Amino acid sequence: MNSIQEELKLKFQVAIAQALDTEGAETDPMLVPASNPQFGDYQSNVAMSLAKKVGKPPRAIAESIVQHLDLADLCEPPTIAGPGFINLTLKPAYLEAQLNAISRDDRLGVATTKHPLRAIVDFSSPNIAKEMHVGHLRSTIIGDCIARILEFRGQDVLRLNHVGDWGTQFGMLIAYLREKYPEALTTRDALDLGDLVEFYRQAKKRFDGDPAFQETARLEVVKLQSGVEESRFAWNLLCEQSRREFQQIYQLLDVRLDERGESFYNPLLPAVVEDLDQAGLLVEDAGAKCVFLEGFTNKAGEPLPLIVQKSDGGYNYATTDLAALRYRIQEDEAKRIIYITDAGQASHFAQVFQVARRAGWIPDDVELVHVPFGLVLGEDGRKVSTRAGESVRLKDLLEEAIARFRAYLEAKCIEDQREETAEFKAEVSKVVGISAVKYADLSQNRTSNYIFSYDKMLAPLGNTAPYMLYAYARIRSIGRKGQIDFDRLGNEAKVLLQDETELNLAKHLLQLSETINAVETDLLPNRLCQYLFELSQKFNQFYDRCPVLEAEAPVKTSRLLLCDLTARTLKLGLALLGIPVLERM
RNA sequence: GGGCAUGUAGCUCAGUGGAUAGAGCAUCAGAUUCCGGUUCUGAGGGUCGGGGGUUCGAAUCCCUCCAUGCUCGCCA
Repeated sequence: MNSIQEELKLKFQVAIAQALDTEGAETDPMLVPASNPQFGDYQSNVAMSLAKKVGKPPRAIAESIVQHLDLADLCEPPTIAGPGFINLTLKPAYLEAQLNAISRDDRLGVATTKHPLRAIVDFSSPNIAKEMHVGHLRSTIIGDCIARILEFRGQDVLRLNHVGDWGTQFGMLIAYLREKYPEALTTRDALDLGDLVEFYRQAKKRFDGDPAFQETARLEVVKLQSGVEESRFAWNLLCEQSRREFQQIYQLLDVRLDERGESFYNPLLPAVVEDLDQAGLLVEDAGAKCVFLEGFTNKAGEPLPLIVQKSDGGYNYATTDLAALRYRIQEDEAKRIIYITDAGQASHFAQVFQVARRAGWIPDDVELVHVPFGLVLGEDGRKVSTRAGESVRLKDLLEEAIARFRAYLEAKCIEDQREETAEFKAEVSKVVGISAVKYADLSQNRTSNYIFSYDKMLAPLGNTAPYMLYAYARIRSIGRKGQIDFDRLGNEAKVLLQDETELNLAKHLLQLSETINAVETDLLPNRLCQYLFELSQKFNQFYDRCPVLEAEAPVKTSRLLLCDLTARTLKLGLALLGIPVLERM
């Protein structure tokens, strides 16, 4: 089933071709939702853009297009306004028929893609032997949401966790532990993760100021990379421990990921360098093997290199990213590779992509996308950190959100004289707390920095998770109150649109499909949040104006259907954001 | 110094070529015999950072300047 917008586009393409007497020339009808409800539901701006090309006044072109338009089933007669806008208003009967159709569809009219493609979403990517902190929050939440949307559209999605489990840092840590706490290298869980993190910090400090230790660390890396058993064993212990810790967070967030860390690509690194050499791109400079970049310069204005092999023979993250890119194209056969990392890495990816392209590794049908996002800032507008100046642990941050909602809920229950079990309150607080953190992040355009505020994200008013979840729970309570079984309204139940608020709600319900398609293309989850927020607003307006349970027979059924469709749309939309719904809260 | 991003209402932000620039919060004023008032209606509040340009039309594209942030050869 096509979205309404697509349906209209097709009709316009036909009309434009006839009006201009062109051979099916691909003219974009510039069909968009009306900028203002007073102009109707959709508008086409195509006449103005054609004026110069065709050499006729835009209004005349608009008239000619309108004459060839065959929209009688969908719209009231189109009108032409201003310089040549073509305004369309959908017919209630058409809206009713569309609603009746989607209400019988589990996907609510959202089609699956006709050409499923393998897509990779690379997100989260914490480092082994470190705790997940606030810096991993956005990648994890945004990545999961994008993966869910692609999956729902029927794409073949690989969710990859490119964990930092390799490289210099490991040599450093193992060398340090060997000296200070050797049991950690041979015994499972000899240290808890917090201590491990502390050791890591000390190791880094030592590494930065002690050349002899740097050499020791380097030798550890060599041992590890050449597969010395004792080193591999220690490395495995550390990885396993971290993995269990990460898993707790992913479980709390309900995020699924396949781990494929940097170490996975280790055997493929030499070939990357060799092949760059073969391609004639490799240059040795100051002992390092690199590719000089186009369009990137250093402070002196000289071309900047991308180093793929260090002067000590070791590889770095650019090499790993290049190897991963090749593997994903050749072995995974991915057609769309999406990296969810902070905006600070934009130039790194631009550089890696450039080198891969120049080496001829990127076929034309493969799309590489870096999806950047801004920093998480505290309410003072500076980077969030603990009093000690360290980044906040993700676990603490999530638990704080849950605890704060719990406190609010307890107080609210007392105020309303509601008796709820401890279990209920714990479950609701967990769902709302986590959802609030997710929604706050997803609801704004990811490219800018974002100010993290518990008070704002947990507010029961405004564009927040609690508000959305409440709207859902409120609808469900109508069903309970009226003892309605929404699944048994029956196939003969029909939507009838009379009140203005019913029409507005209906039109919005029918835009789910185009909203999801837009997010699939632009990878901007805030558009879906915006859609859902507007949906709940329109529902509230309808609900305020139109009694449901007290209405009489066919109207009552119709309104129940609108309630049910709204609830199902909220549930589906929130699920795509990674947010579950609550029947009661 | 170079690159990239950001700059829109008091605050947090939508809006990447279309009509009179929108929403939430906050502020103020109203409604309610109510199916969960966590509601609804309305008001005030903007030289879209400044300036120039392209266009029938610019918050949106180009140039320039200003402010803030991130980043710039062997960490990831």
